[in-house]
Amino acid sequence: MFSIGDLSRRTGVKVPTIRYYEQMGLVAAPERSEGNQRRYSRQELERLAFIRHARDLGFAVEDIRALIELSGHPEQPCGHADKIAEEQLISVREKIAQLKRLETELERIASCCDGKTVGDCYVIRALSDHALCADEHG
Amino acid sequence: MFSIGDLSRRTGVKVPTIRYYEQMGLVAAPERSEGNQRRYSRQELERLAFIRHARDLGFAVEDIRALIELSGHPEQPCGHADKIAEEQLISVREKIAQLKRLETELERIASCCDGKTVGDCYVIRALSDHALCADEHG
DNA sequence: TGTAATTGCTCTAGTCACTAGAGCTTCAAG
DNA sequence: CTTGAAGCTCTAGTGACTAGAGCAATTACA
Repeated sequence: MFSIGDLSRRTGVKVPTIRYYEQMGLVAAPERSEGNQRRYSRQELERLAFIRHARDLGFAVEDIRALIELSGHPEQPCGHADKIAEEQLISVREKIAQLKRLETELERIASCCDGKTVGDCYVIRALSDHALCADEHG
Repeated sequence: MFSIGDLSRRTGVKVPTIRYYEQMGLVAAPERSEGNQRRYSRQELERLAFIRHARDLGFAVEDIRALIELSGHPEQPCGHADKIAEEQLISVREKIAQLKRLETELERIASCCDGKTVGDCYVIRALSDHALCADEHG
């Protein structure tokens, strides 16, 4: 039996976050000690590790809920799980592409400033005038 | 004089967001018509375009507040503006690096699944068992 | 000038995924 | 048996908006 602090140390999920997940129904409410403290089994530890892992990979809580639901039905076809993972991959790739555009623009902005005062600072001018941008972003 | 809707169309910032920026003190409260509707000048249009542009580039509202403050003092040295832009660039690069690690992991997870049912779905197994990961992420 | 559609107003509450704090109780070590 | 860490519940705050209710003002057209 693990206390909530044990669980936290073993999974890297903070204590208040574990309680939050319980409230959200991502993890089931565990047994309690006589003094009303949460006592977790190994199964619950594993579920929390699963959640932690999926969150690290950027899955939304709703996605995780669906994945947990699926994992409870091992006889079903796994197309849905695949789909969730692929959508997550697509969304990660989109974010990377977007951030790369920002990186380019910020490089231009931050490197070009050779002014001494705010009056001729390229950072400020570039932000004031979208026309100075090399190409579209955002 | 522009209505809030004009401003929204010209800058691409949604109407409730403009009001929110006013509440946050990013844009000053503008004049009002006799019927209490907001009426903006060209200067306010330009400030909002500045804000929009900086938000597109991922600057936090607090950064933008600082940049606006700086742009009101054109005689000051621009080192601070440079610093804000460079920190933003660093943060964007960190996010890109992190997302690339996730991309790699998700590619492995999503492509390896050749199981037919959830029971042997690689997506689910990979999430259940962090040891299956190629390297650390998150 | 009348009227209807659009746009505007304020205010409150919701989003997401937590995080922080108050004020209390229980547990484990020495 | 005491002390200090860890636990409990509850409420509220974060960032950057977004949605909706219930009104008032403006604008376009007949």
